[in-house]
Formats: sequence, C-alpha cells, structure tokens
Amino acid sequence: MDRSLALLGLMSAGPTHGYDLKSRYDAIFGAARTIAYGQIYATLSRMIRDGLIEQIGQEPGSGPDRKRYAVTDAGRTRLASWLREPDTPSPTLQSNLFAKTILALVLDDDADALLDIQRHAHLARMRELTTAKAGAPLLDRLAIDYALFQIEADLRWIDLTSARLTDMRKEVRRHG
Amino acid sequence: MDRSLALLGLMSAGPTHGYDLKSRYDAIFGAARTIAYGQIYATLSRMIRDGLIEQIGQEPGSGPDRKRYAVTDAGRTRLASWLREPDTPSPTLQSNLFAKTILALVLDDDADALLDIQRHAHLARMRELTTAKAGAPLLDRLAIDYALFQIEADLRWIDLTSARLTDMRKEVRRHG
DNA sequence: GGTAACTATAAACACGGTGTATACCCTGAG
DNA sequence: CTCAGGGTATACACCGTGTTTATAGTTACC
Repeated sequence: MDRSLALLGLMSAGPTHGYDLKSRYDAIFGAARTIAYGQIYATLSRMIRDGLIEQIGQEPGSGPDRKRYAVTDAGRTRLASWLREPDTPSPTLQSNLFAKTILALVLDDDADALLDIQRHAHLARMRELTTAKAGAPLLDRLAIDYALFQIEADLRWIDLTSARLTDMRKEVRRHG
Repeated sequence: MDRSLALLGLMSAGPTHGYDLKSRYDAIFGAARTIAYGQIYATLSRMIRDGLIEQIGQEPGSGPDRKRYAVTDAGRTRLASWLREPDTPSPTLQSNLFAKTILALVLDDDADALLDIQRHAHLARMRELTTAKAGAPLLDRLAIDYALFQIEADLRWIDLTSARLTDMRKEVRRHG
C-alpha cells in the first residue's frame, strides 16, 4: 500500500524532519504496522521531486543535522483532493481468497478444505483481535473494529460460497 | 496486488503461452479488471528466473512463434503452499478510509463530511453492483458478492465511527 | 499489393518499499 | 579521559510489481 498521502497528511499539520515523522506515523497508524525509516526518506525524496513538499531549513539536533520539510501549495491541493475523494474498493483484488477458491475449483483441488482453513484462521484472528481490543486506546480500537468488520464480511462470503460449491464446479468446467 | 500466483495457478492446469494466458485470466478473473499483456510477459519472465515455470517448446501460430511454458515441480510446490496458506487480512492497510478519517481529525478537517461522502459513494456502488449481479454468470456473481460484503463492512465501520467522532477528537488531541 | 486488425512477445521504465551503510551526538563504565 | 554502545538522523542501492510502448508476423479484405 501507498503510505505517501498519509505522510503528506501528517506533514501538513506542521513542518517536520524525517526521523520525527516516523515517530508521528507510528504513534497514530503504527498499531497495524510501523513504518521503516527507509520508507520515510524514500517517500520524502519522491515528494520533493514531485513538488509536494520542500525543504525549509536545516537545524542541529542530537545527531546529524535535521532537515525540515514543509508541504507546498501543490501538496496541500493534492492532499485535499485525496481526502475529498471516496475510495472504490476494487472487488476481489484486495484479497486472494476469491482467486484461491476459483483456482481450487479449476484445478480440481479441495475448495471446501481451503474455505474451511480460511474460516478457522479468521475465527482465530477474531478472537485475538477481540482480546487485544479490550485494553486498547480508542484509535487502536477503531483500527481493530475495521479489521473485525472486514473479517466478518469474509466469513459471510465463505459461508455463501461453501454452499454454492457444487454449482460453481459446473460453471468452472464450462470455462475449461 | 500480486497476480503471479493466480497466473501460476492457471498455468498448472496445462501448458500455455502468454497470449493465451491473458485470455484465460480475463475469462475467469477479468470481471473486476482485465490483466495487461505487459504484465503477463513480465510475470512469466520472473517466474522463469525463479524456476517456477520453464519453456517447453516453441510453435508457430497465427503471428510470431508461441512459446509454451509449463509449471515446474518447484512451481507446483509453491502453488500448493499458497493455496493451503490462509490469508491474514492486514487491518487498515487495505483501505485508506481509516487513514483519511484519522488525518481529517488530526488536521481538524471535516471528518463527518468525509465519512458521509464515503457512505454515499458506497451506497451508490452497492446499487450498481446489485444491478450488475442480476444477469451475471455465477462466477461473476460471487465476485460481486465479495465486493458487496466488503462494502457493507465498510458501512458498518463508518456508522460506528461517525458515532464516536467526538470522543476521537479528544483522543487525537492528546497525540498532538 | 497495401493497409487494417489481430496474434505474439519483449524491453524500458516508473513506482513503492526494503535493507544497509553512514555519520553524528551523548552517556557512562573503566 | 577515552572509548564503546546506543540513540539520532539521513541517504542510497536494490528489488518486486505493474505500465507503456515498440516490434514483428499473420490474416483478411478492398
């Protein structure tokens, strides 16, 4: 996934340098996965290239000099339009589950087993997340809720699909 | 998303050349998005490099010679383990909605509006998909159901989050 | 016999992310 | 006082995936 807009967003709250940006990112979005320094600096240099941010100074800290960057007008425009634009979740591309299931049918592999494995993995994950949710701060809870809802959706699809496997096998044959 | 395993899966049903592989892919997975020839050949050359497939011949067709490829043992092993392995949907990374919402709060932008825009886009998309589902073949219907469930999950999260925005604003302030 | 459309492939490129190298500063153990 | 270790700070080379565009043969038709 592309985290550049999220970083641009964080920077638009006020100028920063890369090292600090990493901490800020992790504090807010790091629940799922922290970001690597390498990605921060790589992204910064690309945003400079694209005129979304610019260096506004260089200050000593406790280490090599910090380079402060600020969002440009172009950057603000870009960010605003990103925030305004709704996302269209692309069917099936997000997950491999659909592809795996169809392939299992095409290859005459055990599609039931595959769905069952995924169902159990999901249920286990739900328990994990539910436990984690208990003591977590509000932001993390929301991230967890997001995941829980997505997993529930997957589970519904799994149930629906299991029930239709026999019909699907016929359909897939015709594509062969 | 990485489509290489899906392609490997299709090839494991029997040797093909790139041009044909594209048609096969589109016939089965193309409902959401067709694949580009460029991606086919790029992926094929990488799978050759990695020893997952090998060229087993070169035959004339109606154009430049066709190069036939077959899945190697390594390829079959790889495919089998992919099919067997369940996916863990990574929270929030899949969608930008979470990031956008948090950023809107951090930047003191209109988070309600953002959620509302996304809600309406989703509802519109649901109507579209429901219409499309009517005449579609079974495989496409399943793809559409997958999308519908995901969108519903998003909608649930949107409702939950809208209701919590005031609390979240406080939380976000503390991170500042 | 020329040109349009389809068959078939490949290579250059762009984008995002990872891993690793580098350098500076501060602290504390010896 | 010195030097080793850990935190601060940045940069770059590289890798994987997907897009764009170029190239070439084959068929069909006017």
